[in-house]
Amino acid sequence: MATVLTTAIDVCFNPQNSDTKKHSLFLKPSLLRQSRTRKLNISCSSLKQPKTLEEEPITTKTPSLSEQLKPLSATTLRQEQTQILSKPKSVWVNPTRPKRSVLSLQRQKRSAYSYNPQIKDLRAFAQKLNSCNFTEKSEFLSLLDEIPHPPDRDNALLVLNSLREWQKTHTFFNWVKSKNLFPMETIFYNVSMKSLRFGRQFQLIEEMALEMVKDGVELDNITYSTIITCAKRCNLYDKAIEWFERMYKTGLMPDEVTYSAILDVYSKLRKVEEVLSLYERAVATGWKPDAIAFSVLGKMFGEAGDYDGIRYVLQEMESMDVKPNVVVYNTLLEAMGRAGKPGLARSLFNEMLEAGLTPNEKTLTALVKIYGKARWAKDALQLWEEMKAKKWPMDFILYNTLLNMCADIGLEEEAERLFNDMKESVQCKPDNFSYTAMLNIYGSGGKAEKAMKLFEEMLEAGVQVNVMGCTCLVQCLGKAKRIDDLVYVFDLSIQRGVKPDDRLCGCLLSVMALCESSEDAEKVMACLERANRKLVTFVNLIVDEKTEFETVKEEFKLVINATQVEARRPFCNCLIDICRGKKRHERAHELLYLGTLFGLYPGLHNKTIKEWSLDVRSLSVGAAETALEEWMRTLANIIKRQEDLPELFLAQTGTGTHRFSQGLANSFALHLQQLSAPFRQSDRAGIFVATKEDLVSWLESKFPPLVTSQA
DNA sequence: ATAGGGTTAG
Repeated sequence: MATVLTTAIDVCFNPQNSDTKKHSLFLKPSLLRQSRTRKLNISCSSLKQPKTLEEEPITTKTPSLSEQLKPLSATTLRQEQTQILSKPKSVWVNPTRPKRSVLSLQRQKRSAYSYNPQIKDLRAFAQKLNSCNFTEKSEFLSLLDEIPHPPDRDNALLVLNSLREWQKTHTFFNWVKSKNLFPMETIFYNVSMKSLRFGRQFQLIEEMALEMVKDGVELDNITYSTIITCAKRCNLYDKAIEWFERMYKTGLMPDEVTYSAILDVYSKLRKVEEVLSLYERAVATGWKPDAIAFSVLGKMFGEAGDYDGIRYVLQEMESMDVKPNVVVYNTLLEAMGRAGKPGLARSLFNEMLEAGLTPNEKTLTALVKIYGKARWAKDALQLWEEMKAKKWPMDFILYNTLLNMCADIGLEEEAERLFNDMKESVQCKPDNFSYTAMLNIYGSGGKAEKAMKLFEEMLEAGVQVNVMGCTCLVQCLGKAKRIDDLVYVFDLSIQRGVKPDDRLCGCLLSVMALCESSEDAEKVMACLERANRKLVTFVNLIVDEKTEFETVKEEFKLVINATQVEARRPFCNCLIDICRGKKRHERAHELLYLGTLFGLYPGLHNKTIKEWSLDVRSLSVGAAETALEEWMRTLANIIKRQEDLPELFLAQTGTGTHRFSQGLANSFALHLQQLSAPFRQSDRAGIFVATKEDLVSWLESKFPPLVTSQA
């Protein structure tokens, strides 16, 4: 039975079984300069599955590079932009007319802070304002009149700087301004805007900026960078760019702080080309970027999963002799993880240690996550030992990341130790995600008893159950055939506010496929009915022999279309398993056909001149068997039509790198044996091979050619 | 959080 236990849930919800190869979405930076003259499309949308089902695959159109560059080239950087787009760097430039600079190499100077003899009184006053409740503005205003010293320039500035909530800062600013004791200088606006930024009050910030323009108060680099970063934090990227361009128009040159803020804006917009163009322009006019600018670039390439870009950042830093700090290392480590380079992340981490830097919580979180996802148990454990030995800083997020890593790798005892550490700590008490990680570990390890105990503990502690925890438990209890417990957990979770999602439904569906008694199946069905009534209706429809194919096709389309993209294939896998369990083999074939038709199984068949292969790594046991049968039928027809076949045939089940998700290879092997198919285990695990000769003779015995067709 | 830019989970 153990082999059957690997259901669609294991197969499809564990990413290592699907093709997760990431493609570099970006050209090597060395190629960038040449390629800019061409129209480039650097969007990753073509790698995503379409959200809506159509029989024809959809290719999403994205704006071409020239279109993407238009807003910038048409406005701020008009003259310069066209030049950099068309001319390589080596072209001789007239030295009497050097390129116009895009940023000021001098940072904005700050006014010196002068000592205020009233500091004690004023601080105490500010504290009082901070602790008062700002529900009634009039109450706050009456408190302001109790200011111990007259609100002249220096006193007002000190109080303004000490206020926390943006409402209070804003009110205080207006109060001071209305007194007309002195003209409001730029610094008053800047301090207030910073506070408003904490409250993400972009609209108010913009109002203040326009007020400055109206009153003739100078906007400096600090003002602009505050406006830009506030817009950025409020996801108002258009506004950020608008104010950046406005700055140029008023004749003010950004310094490196404002400049790297705007680089980050373009980076968040995923406008990689613009970022690099701005970066190179600035460097060409003498800017030596600092660590923060490189961190922005590194993050951008990390988000694109672009390894070449990350390497480019490292090279640039080296050639400009800028030493990465901890934040830059953190960003680049994370980026390496996203680019799927755990080994390079490890080297980078070692380099960081050799440079004498001490990793912080974020460094370790990034690395633990990378090792966990890569299932590098040895490195993960070694890092953990090192963390403890060197007493590197730990925080709540790191604890939970370590727990998730244990779940990824299957380290039950270590997770239990960590979990107990958390319980005993003061700062890092387990939250619902810590519990969920533990449920995941017990669930995937088949420890139904421990999982149930933890669930009870969770309920007693009043920890919120989430949908993932519920899903882990349902899966575990389903495998253990503890259907009554499953129903209990499901009921309680719903009562506690869990909203079932498609993964949970897929999990219930896979348990249904496993149920041996119809009594159990009905219990699970009743749960599923509460989560997704239409799915249950569809199950009843497909197991009914009388249902016509066209009806199945229409309903399939509706059901799958209403399902989240990542749960579509698991649904289809489970539906096929259910049909096979009820001996509706033809229906299973129809479902596999429909799944293929709607793009749920890309890359199932692969052909080269030498070999044809069937890749069932992302299929459930039943779906894999159905796919094999379908393949054999197709090959038999090809033989009948006497068409060419390659020398070698290959079926790939994969082995599942997760120690909990094996079993497809075993059950597939068993199925081959039952069919007495001539596929043999190859030297490479999870691959079955047959020669043309063996396969043809076997197929001819299975599907003998019709006598009449020979006549 | 004491006038401006960059890094952490599910």
